[in-house]
Amino acid sequence: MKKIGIKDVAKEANVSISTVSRVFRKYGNVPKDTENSVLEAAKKLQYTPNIAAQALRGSLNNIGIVFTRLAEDAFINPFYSEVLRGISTIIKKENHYMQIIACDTLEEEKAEIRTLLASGRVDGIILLYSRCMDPLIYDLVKNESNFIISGRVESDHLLKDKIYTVNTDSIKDTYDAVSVLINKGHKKIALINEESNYIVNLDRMNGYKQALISNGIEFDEDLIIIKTKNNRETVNNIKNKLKKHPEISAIFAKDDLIAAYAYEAIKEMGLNIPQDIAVMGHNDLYLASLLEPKLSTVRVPIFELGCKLAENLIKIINKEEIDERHVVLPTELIIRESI
Amino acid sequence: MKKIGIKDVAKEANVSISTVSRVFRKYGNVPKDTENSVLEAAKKLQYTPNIAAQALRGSLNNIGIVFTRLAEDAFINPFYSEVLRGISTIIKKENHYMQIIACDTLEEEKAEIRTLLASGRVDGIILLYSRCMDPLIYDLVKNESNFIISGRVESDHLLKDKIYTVNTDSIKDTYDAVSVLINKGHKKIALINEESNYIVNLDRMNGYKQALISNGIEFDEDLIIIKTKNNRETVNNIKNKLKKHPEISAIFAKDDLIAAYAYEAIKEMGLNIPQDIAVMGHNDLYLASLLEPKLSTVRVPIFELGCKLAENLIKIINKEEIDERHVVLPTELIIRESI
DNA sequence: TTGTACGCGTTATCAG
DNA sequence: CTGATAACGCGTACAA
Repeated sequence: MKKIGIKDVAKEANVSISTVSRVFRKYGNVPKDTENSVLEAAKKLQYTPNIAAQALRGSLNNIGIVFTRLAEDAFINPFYSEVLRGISTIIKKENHYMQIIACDTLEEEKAEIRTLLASGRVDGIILLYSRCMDPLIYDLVKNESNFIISGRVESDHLLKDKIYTVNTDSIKDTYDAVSVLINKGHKKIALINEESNYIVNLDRMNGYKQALISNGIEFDEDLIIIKTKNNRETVNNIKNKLKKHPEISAIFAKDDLIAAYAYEAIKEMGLNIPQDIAVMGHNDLYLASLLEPKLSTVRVPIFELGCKLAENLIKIINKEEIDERHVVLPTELIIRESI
Repeated sequence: MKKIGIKDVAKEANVSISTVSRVFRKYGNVPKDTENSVLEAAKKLQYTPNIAAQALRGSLNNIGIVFTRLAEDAFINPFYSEVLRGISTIIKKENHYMQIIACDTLEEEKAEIRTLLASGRVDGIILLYSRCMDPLIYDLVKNESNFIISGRVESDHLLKDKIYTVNTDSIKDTYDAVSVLINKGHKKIALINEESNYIVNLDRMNGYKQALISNGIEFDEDLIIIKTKNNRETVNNIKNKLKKHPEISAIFAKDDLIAAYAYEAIKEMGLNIPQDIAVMGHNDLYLASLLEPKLSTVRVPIFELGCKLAENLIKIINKEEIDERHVVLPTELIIRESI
């Protein structure tokens, strides 16, 4: 099946290629009847403009979504599915397309993104995470690339006023969540966190600490549990910590998925939630209300997060004005049965 | 920042553009030293070939992943995250890229896919579902499009020998799973299924029925529960069914996510799993072992499914030989605590 | 081994 | 209102 081009349509409709182009560009400077005959010819030949040729003069209208994928568990967290859904909603409305980017190493990621942007495969990038002092950011800013970050950069980051972010206030949210536990009378509260090279995790830690301190509770380094790649290992680590510190009466998990591991550990030890140990999560994944007992957590508007990211990135690409460089989305404390 | 093209590199390296092109095409017919000076010039100028121009002569090397997204819950099931991970793994190895496609209506989907393919934005399509008598299939075959289906088409589908699929044997797997329940002495087994216009759901139903019949148990239409969009409604429907048929002692859910709703319903009724009601799921999402009690289920090699889909689609695109038109992946029965 | 020149399918400019 | 024609950046016959 030979490829149908603008020329074929022009010939079929007895007009020049410019006229065909004009019709498709919808400039409105073509008489109704010529337009109709062109449209008719196009339909008859099943003509679809070649995207590569269009892109040669303009752009592919592609935006890249970058997943962290160091190791294996990138896509697993339903969080990402939900952001994706938000992004997708906006992207489509704006006639753009989504390209998924998932790399195995930081080096590869940096190179890949550079190439993707430089080659014109994508017009902009959504980073679905924010690492501490990420060299990638400097690279992107230096190359004047279009990008936006889900999360935030360090408060004193030198490039802070050159980049765009969408985030929730993780410090405050964690502060509030832990405060709820404290107000319920809990004094020994463990924190299950993830690798500290992600800003969001620092923020969770920070909020946790501040909640303790402002309530006159001493911060104890030994009450921190760091999730490892191996889920079984994580569960065991939690169990060991609980055994070592039987005075722990509550756990704050930085993510609902992690809270689920806490559930597993607690149950395996024959303890009860919330009687023996209260658990609080973060994000309000659909998982939260499926757990037994239902998990108390912080609801993050994940879908809206995705929408805003896409919305602003497209504005950046189009060089439109953006009111807020750093958008902070509202959250909500969801109290269920686990505390 | 002006865009660097092949011309600039040629000038910088004092060669012609064809030489530059040859170097990048790696034809090996360029002397080492000229090659080096070209590479050097390219690096100095930070040259990256323009993808649109390349695509104009070749292809964008993009493949499209089609999610069903009728309504809202497309991305939610972790199943999709996992397939995506598999696909992504292969795609990258083969120097291809992933484009996400999610449409709201069937009509839109058909049009979108047609355009995507015709415009050259994607070279091929992975359909992450298989609908009954899907007109889309006919369209794709007629247009000689490159595509592959996750799932299968009807056994007597006229185009069966013209399309490619990767699947697990849902009928047999369900048959086996339900048989396990029957062997445990269960006589009244409910089935929670989804819309019947997806082949996979018909297969689950079919396997369920066959298991009953071959064990001398009468099939009772009224023991079928169909999941609705509204999760709360689904939970309530399950509860109502259990109330109406107190003799139900086991439930087979077509998906672990759905099994989770069954858990919710059962617990809300004050019943115990598996003492009062045994539950069996399907897919072995990570969720399965997080549920309490741990869910028995059928393990589907979701990651491998994604790999195979990508692998074969790329072969189709490259017009390479494919040994099996319809790949069936092995599964495994996972017995945990819920039965 | 290297360079010139053309074509890929569009869009935009400019002249009519 | 319409049609030639020149880009866009790259790959490749063909010529040298």
